[in-house]
Amino acid sequence: MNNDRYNGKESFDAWKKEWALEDRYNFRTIESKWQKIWDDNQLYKVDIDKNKEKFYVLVEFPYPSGAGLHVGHPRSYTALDVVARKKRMQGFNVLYPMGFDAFGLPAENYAIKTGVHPAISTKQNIDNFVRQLKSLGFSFDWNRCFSTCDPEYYKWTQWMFIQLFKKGLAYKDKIAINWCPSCKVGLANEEVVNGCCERCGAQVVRKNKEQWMIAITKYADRLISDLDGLDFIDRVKTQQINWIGRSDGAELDFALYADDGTDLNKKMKVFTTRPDTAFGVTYMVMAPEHAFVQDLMSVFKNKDEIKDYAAKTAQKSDLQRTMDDSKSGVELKGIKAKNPFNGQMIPVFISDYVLTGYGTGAIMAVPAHDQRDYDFAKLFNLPIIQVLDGGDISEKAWEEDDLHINSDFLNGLNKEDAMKKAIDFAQSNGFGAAKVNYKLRDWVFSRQRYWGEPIPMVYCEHCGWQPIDESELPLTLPEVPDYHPNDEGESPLSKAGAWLETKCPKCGGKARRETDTMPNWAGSSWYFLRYCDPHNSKEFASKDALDYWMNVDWYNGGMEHTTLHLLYSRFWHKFLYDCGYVPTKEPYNKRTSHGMILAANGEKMSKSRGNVINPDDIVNSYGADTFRLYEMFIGPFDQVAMWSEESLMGVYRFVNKVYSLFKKVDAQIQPEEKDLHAMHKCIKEVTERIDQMKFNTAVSSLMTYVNYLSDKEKIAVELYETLIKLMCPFTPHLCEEMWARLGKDSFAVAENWPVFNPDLVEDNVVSIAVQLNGKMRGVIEMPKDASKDEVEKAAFSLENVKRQTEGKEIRKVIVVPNKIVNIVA
RNA sequence: GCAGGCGUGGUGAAAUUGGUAGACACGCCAGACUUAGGAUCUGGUGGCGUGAGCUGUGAGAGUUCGAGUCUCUCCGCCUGCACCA
Repeated sequence: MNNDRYNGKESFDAWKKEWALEDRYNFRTIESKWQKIWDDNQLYKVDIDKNKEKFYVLVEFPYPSGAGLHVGHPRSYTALDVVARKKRMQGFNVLYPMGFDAFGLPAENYAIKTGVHPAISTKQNIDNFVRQLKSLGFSFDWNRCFSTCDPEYYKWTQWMFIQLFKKGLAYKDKIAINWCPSCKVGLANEEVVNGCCERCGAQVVRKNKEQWMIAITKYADRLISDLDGLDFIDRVKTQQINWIGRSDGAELDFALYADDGTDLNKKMKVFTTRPDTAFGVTYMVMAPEHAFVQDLMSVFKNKDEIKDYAAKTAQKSDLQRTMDDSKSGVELKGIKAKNPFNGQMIPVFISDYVLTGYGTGAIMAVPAHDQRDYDFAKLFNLPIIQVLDGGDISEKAWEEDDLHINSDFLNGLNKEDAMKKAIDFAQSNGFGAAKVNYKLRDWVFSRQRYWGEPIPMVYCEHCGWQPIDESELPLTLPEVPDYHPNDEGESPLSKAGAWLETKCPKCGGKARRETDTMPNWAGSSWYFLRYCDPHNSKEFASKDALDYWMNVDWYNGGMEHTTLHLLYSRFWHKFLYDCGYVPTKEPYNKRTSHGMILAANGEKMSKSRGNVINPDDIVNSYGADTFRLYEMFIGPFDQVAMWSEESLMGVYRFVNKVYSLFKKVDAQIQPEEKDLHAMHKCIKEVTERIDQMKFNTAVSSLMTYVNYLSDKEKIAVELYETLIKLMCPFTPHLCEEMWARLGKDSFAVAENWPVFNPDLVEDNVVSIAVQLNGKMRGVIEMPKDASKDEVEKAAFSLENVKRQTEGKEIRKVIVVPNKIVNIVA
């Protein structure tokens, strides 16, 4: 063991003399000393060890912003550091890695403003983050750290994109994107705030652009059904299920005819979840953007009105379209649709309440049983036919279920049977079939940005889009003269000159590189796999490493990532699984989520409000251990919490108390039975509460135990040693120091986690509450497991009980062993 | 509107899942001590009442020997999605 441990003194004894004199807890010297020693001894470095059970603990890696660490980051990192440290002490081989999600807009905006290359500012920010994270004493294995913007990393992100393309899951499509006419740039949904550009405030419009898309919808069903076996907190599961939005129904064809009866040879396809209500259809609606509106224009008698309405709708932003729930629309005069169930000819409308992106962009309207259709029907004086019994449709639509009426062969059937029969009827007559629809859309994967992974594709006049040869990976970002998009809103890479020109990998002819880059979510979709084998240059990770480390056993992160990162990475993982590159079909066994930390007044912390707490200041004033412990004590882990410097002080006092308690430790004495009871109770509670992520009450248990110990004149060594081990995951520096002062030459952080003895957890005297008619009247002390008779006798001997039951008839006495007596009089 | 969650002292919150409501802290009050410190230590602290006691977990009802916990109705707050056919 090296002499550093004793502050340069030759022996433990010499060192002991020195600290025996100091009275105050000097966290500054203690914390930096132990951080260095742990680092020198590579204490948190892990390797595959097949003799040990592994445990993979993961927190979402941060975006290294220029503002540095926020007090919210350590909440998640400390919590899982506690979990990781405890698991390590329990004998698991623990992987707890950290890295950086380093591509992104802020660095690019900073580059536009200052001309500093994003790679340079990002590197500086990462260095600052690493310094801050190290100052908090997290047990990350820093040997495994990487950034998504490292070419050795994004080489594999690009490689995976090529695999997606080869399997037909990556494709180019012309879709409407958010476009800022002032910045001349495509915006991600997150960059649109209230329908306006986040940066310049201009109204965002829709613009059609060719974009790379990823067919995540092909995995929609599996993304729902595979949630079943996973230990995710419920709100994460339900949010993902709602976001994917599966609905079961049918697709039906309604043939279109001109007013004079000529068949227009167009089938209007609609999606409905209620094909059984088809006899209540009184009109049809298409989205104004529907292709038929253009195709049939020559047939319409009110062309101008139709064109007008379509143009007005196109101008409306999504927000305006959803905010305004009053109905509007235009009838397509000159055509009718034929209801295939009853042969009736019904009018067709366009209206903006039908969306082009969902289902088929056209609906059959059943105004009696859908409020939106009802409102529309009232506006245009359309007939309303009730086909479900039981409701009153004079004021509003009847949206409950009941038996069918006015429905020919469906009359008298319930929903389930009618659905089946209606779909059978459609199928056997060739105008429809059962169909599943999802709200989930395919993933827009193109960004017109510089600071992202170049998409490794080239366009050849003859061969179309081709992936570059895998031997050319990574395709590194070229230098560009400036980071603005060009006037057409193309990515800054379109200015990369010679870089753009290349050869077609298929025919060898002239080809041009894709200039769009990938979104942030690309690099974060598989980073947990890279941690398993971060320095591998031949594969993204070896099979051996993946077999050993996967799955992630516990993944904690923000709720805001539930429908983006969490869903994307599950999809990405399933794709790799289908290709045989990863051993499991789901990446994360357990997912939890932490609450936000707000400023003292309940507002969000932000630069503009000037209420940001800098973790550096807290570490300097109170030390990392106090900071860590406070964040665990602040409140229930999954709920929002408000920062309070006063509560932080309370925790600081507690940490000092543990430090000074050491003076009472006496090697000469043995623990008494009630001491052991307190100790084992503490072991039980802390152990269980960490597993249940009730970190706040785990800390309370430690405080209760410390209060117990500080009432004693002298403390047996075993009692204090156990305290130090139990606190070690929370306040590792202090505990390592006290461990050394106990004369140990092992590391506290490498000690075995204490195990409680169930026999010693319960005291052998219990206090039993005595109730009279359910009201508390007193407490009796009884030996544990005393008989009912004894307890009853003791209860009746209470003065209180005697007085208040005098002259009354005792009807019943309920005795719950070791808990309560209730006398009913 | 839909989905999920929440409502307990002056404050942050506990409550072994139906069994002594307010653990553990913060704050406050009273006292002790002093190397006057971001001190420390002792006691008290839900409300009303001098007291025995009464009362108390958003409101109201119900089930139960017993409800913060279970059931129903209502009120308020938070988060996500939102004309999804």
